[in-house]
Amino acid sequence: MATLHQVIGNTLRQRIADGTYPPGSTIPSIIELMDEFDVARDTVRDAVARLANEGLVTPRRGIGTVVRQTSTVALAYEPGKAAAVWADQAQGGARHDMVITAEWVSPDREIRARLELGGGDTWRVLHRVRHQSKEGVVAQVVEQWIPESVVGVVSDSAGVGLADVATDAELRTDLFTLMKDGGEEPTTVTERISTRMPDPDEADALELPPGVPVLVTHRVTKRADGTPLETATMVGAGDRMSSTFTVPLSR
Amino acid sequence: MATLHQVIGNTLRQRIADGTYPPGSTIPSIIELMDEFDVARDTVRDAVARLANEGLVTPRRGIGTVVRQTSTVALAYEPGKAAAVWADQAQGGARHDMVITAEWVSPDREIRARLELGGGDTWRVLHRVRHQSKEGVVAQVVEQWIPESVVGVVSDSAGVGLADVATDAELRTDLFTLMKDGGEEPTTVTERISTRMPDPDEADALELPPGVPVLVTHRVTKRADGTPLETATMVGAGDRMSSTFTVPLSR
DNA sequence: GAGTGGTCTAGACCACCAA
DNA sequence: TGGTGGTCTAGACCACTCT
Repeated sequence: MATLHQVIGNTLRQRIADGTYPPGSTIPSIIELMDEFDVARDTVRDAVARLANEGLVTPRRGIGTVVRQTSTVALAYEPGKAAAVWADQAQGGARHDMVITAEWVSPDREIRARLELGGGDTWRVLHRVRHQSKEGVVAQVVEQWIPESVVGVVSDSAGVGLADVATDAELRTDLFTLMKDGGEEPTTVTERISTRMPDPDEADALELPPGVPVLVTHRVTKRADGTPLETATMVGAGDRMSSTFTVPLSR
Repeated sequence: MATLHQVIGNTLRQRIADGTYPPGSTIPSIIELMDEFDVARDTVRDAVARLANEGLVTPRRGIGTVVRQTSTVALAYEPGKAAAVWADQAQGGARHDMVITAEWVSPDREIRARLELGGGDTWRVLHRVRHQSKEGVVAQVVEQWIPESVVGVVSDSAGVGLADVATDAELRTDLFTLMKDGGEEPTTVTERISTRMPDPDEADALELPPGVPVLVTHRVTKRADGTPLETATMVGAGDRMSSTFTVPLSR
């Protein structure tokens, strides 16, 4: 309890916690808080900025500073399931998977390493960017890289051309099945999950208010012999996403 | 490119990205930036505050504003492994697991639900708080709840008293083995991972600089018949932690 | 002591929103 | 139109770190 804006911030945080300012409501305006605590405008703004950075409130011009309410969407992995499933906490809500871009690229060092491609050759991989939405709001941005050979198998199996594979959003959910039918059955998925604050581009794409971190997931899907079939980097809105894993411990 | 502090912030972000200000170095002082961009002090501070909230820099009084360098510790789950293992990215580094508190408590609604304990009875569970450290820095705070019956089994199996079970930090890594020996073999672990900004207490405990989120993991360990053996809530420093899961897809 | 970032003020103007 | 938060200024004092 040292500085003024810390005292003000802690007081407001307490009031949010005890329900004095319930979720969805607005806290008192800057001017009202200036009067209550007898401080200058920027001191109040510092205090409110702290709360915004903690994700507790979202200041809105012309409206007021709104107490945030969260509802998360859970993504679940379980052994034996073909792929990750949207495990809705609440009931329903329209999901949508939209392909933003799809193009053939030369993978950079990082992607080559994940796909275990040799450095000398000139590999081509299909690079797709997708937006996964829930109730009209983008919850996760997925960047996916698939080696040319795997795309060929899927393409043959599905009876569609490469262009379709590249741009068909629905193909995504069935991709693992298509791989299996083509003889490239995926057997393990490894995901590394970390978190950080979004850069401005990500905050824009995910419509993140200040103070909301992103969940970053790096995925590699492999065949039984250890051959990587695809890799993906997923950036999800921290206030709208969670990932669940169930791992067997039997030996 | 609208407001002044955004322009300044973007310029500094670009310079950090292109190596003009390498990790560990300091960016120019507030006064130097005031001169360069011909703005007032608080405008520079707003710009720097944005970068700090993104986790790119850490302002230090008397030192300057330091460009952050990250090194993460990975925690990995794999099928068949007895428990999560510290999967060091870099080599070595002393790990430490310290019990902060251990006491018998009446579980609240949330914990009872996770452990699937009936609401009517008066259950007692062992509540332990531990700090997991790497190289002297706390990376994760673990709160763990174990039903009395399970503690009894472990206690008998290990040949130590309840008090020892409660306070022995080393017991943690072997807990799953002890459970197995006692006939309470854990067979599955389910973890739900999410992220958010830390509250002040967490930021203090984890020594988090501003702009670093936390990884929050909710774990439930179950026996083959579905009986929960323990549950835990883990709060890890977002700039020092990641979790890796490998899940088999075979059917 | 000199330089750093941290806090705070009093006042001004702007952008946005609802009634 | 009036109220909201957003930006910006010029200046002051404080707390901390290094030399």
